[in-house]
Amino acid sequence: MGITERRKKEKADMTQSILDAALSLFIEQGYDNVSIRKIAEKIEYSPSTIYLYFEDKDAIFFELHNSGFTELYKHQLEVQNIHDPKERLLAHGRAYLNFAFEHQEYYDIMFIVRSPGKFIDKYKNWECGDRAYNLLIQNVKECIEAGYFRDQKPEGVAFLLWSAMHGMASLLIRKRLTLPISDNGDVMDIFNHSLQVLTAFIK
Amino acid sequence: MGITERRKKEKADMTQSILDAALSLFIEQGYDNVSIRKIAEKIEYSPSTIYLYFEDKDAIFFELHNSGFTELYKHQLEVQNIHDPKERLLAHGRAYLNFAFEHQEYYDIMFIVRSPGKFIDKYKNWECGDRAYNLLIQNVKECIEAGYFRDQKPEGVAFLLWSAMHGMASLLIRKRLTLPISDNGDVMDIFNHSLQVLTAFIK
Amino acid sequence: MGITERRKKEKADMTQSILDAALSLFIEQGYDNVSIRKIAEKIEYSPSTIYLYFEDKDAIFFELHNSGFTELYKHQLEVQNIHDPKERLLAHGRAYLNFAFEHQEYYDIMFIVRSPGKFIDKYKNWECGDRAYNLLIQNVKECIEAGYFRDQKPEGVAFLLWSAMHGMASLLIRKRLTLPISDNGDVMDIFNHSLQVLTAFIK
Amino acid sequence: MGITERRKKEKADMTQSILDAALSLFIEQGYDNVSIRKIAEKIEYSPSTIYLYFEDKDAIFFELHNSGFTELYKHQLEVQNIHDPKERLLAHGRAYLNFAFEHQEYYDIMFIVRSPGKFIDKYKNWECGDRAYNLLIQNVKECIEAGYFRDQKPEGVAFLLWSAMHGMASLLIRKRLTLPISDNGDVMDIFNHSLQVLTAFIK
DNA sequence: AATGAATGAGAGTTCATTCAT
DNA sequence: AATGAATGAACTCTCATTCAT
Repeated sequence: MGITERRKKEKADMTQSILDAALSLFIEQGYDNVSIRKIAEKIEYSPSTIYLYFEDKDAIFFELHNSGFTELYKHQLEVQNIHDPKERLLAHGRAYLNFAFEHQEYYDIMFIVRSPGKFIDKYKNWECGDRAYNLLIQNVKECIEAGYFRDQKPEGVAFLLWSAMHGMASLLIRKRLTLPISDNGDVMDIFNHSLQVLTAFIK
Repeated sequence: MGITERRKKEKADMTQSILDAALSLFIEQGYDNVSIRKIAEKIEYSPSTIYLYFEDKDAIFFELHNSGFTELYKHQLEVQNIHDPKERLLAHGRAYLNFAFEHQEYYDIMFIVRSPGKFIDKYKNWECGDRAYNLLIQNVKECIEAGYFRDQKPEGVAFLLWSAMHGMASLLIRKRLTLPISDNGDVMDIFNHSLQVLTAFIK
Repeated sequence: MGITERRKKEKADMTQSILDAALSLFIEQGYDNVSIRKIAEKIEYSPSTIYLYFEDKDAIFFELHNSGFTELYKHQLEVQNIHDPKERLLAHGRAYLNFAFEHQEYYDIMFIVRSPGKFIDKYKNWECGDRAYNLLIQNVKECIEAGYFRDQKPEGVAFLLWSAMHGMASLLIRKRLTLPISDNGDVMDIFNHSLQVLTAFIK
Repeated sequence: MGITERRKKEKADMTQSILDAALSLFIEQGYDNVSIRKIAEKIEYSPSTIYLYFEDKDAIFFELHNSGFTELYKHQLEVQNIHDPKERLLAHGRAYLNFAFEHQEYYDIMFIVRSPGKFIDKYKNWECGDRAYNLLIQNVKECIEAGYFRDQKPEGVAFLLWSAMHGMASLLIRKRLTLPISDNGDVMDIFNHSLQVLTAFIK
């Protein structure tokens, strides 16, 4: 490995460790309560060092945002090889919930955090979001072709399904699940149960 | 009206005007960006005065939280006199979405904002939340008794329905609706459409 | 003295002591090198306290700017009762130089410091500046009426005279006088000599 | 051209391009707001590279200071061949103002910027300044010999004239000309008018 | 009941500079 | 010759909160 290559790797490593630190702090304390200083402290570097790797705090947010979508897409792709469209759609939902559960910090940033002003424009041209959403629509379409959701338009169904999944995920992440579940209930059990209820609906 | 009584009223008035100011600032700038100072400025009192009425910032949050639930419950009661259980359930959902849409600031605080640590315990004994949620469960139960949701348990169905409604509301409030709707789409139209899709499911 | 009155006085005292501290630091270190922190340190208060009295750093600048003009105007008025217009004009010049010499810190802020961006607009409606400048123009006018500066317009003469005075003052304040004067030369001697040279010109 | 020679040239080129970048930034943003970083960015080198060519920020200032004087001297020499001493003196003034107008960044550094502490000593042995100033004195002398400025000492007259020119230049550069000129006035017109007024004085 | 005064802590950010490579 | 990495110090400014009056 040449010098240039090693340098590159070191740079990437550092960048990653900043992102990791930021991510873990975000989930602990919430986006607004995480400061550059705290991130720096966590990785045991000076605050100014952070600025060698990221332009500002929002840039860190943005990077995590994108990584999150990449990760989510991976989860989604994993179930795309299921043949039966209804089964696939359900697995799709389960994968989504799994992602939200396992990567609550990402999910929070991607879908819940009040995003920094300059981002709202970016959402209008939101490629990584589109990609994920289109996959859902495609799966719904194939269900419709297979006879499910009779007389429905795929977009309407997709939105309702997404809303339901997102609703569960965000109730979990923002700690509003106390109501429907007992203290010791396993969250993923609840989610899976909901998916079963949903299955019963799909005809 | 005696002196004591008037004092009480004045106290209540002030408390309310603080809450009003806080609420309107929350919706403008987001919970984390609202400071005691800004609230004080809005009502044209000094910051220290706020502390005569509320222990700290979190106490304001808590109070608003409760008012929000009271308000939501009102919205919910308005549709309880509908006779047909399915119709009532749908109206219930529409009322929920309406509340979220019209009182985004309350909804945010009630269901989305990362609540201050010391609150999480309070959720365990969450009377005003229970009351609202039980109403939903009750409505689902009556649907089941009327033959809908065959073989389902009311809790499971209720949770799924709530999730779906909450999902829509929170995507709206945290500005993640760019994806499924066009720029000029009227939000309540989207929501209503989703309710129709949902209706088709209920058999 | 009532409570309100005392409060008012205390507030004014504090405001003044901040201005004094700022002023003395400006002359020592230059506007750009003076920080809110340093001002606070000088008066032995915390930096945040400064913000109770001034909106921001520029507000301090602005206040000093205005005080400077008030002070200058006083110096100018003191010679207005001289009867002979030529004598009065010369005394006017001397008063200006005196002010610049005795209040170098004010003069710097008023006429030399690169002013904060938001001020440049204010210069367009620069009342205190106008007042001082109009006095000069008026004095020149009366000289012209008395037969001096034959065939000249007062504005042109006034500008040239002001430039000459300002040139001396700013060479002094920005320490560029090494050239024409020996180390031990008294600055005001130089200035007075220049005024004499000028007198010889005026016919 | 040998290797050593080329190296030398490269070194000089780099030095010059740093100075050029610094100069253009100074005029845009003011001396105090220009950082080594910004200079480095402008020439697309790393900040540390600057330190290979200049000891510190002040050294850059010093170098520019000197280049400025060289440039000014050139402007001054251009009018030295004028025969009539009064004409020559006026042309000298016009050349000075022209230089100030066309090279505001140089002029600022040379005569206005609060010079870094360690420089003040250097002014005591200020060769390039002397050279320029002596030229002025010489021109005044010849005017006196030709019968102008009767009974005046050349040093006194020279200083007054310099002050007047410097006054105009620095009012322009530090944006204090709003007072005597209208928004659309051409600055050099004002300056020329002042020179004409001055001419009328010289007898 | 209301507040003016005060502050310590902390926010994001920029800077000149050093040093090993 | 050039630079990437790093940092400590400093910047302006905002905050929640306390306390004497």
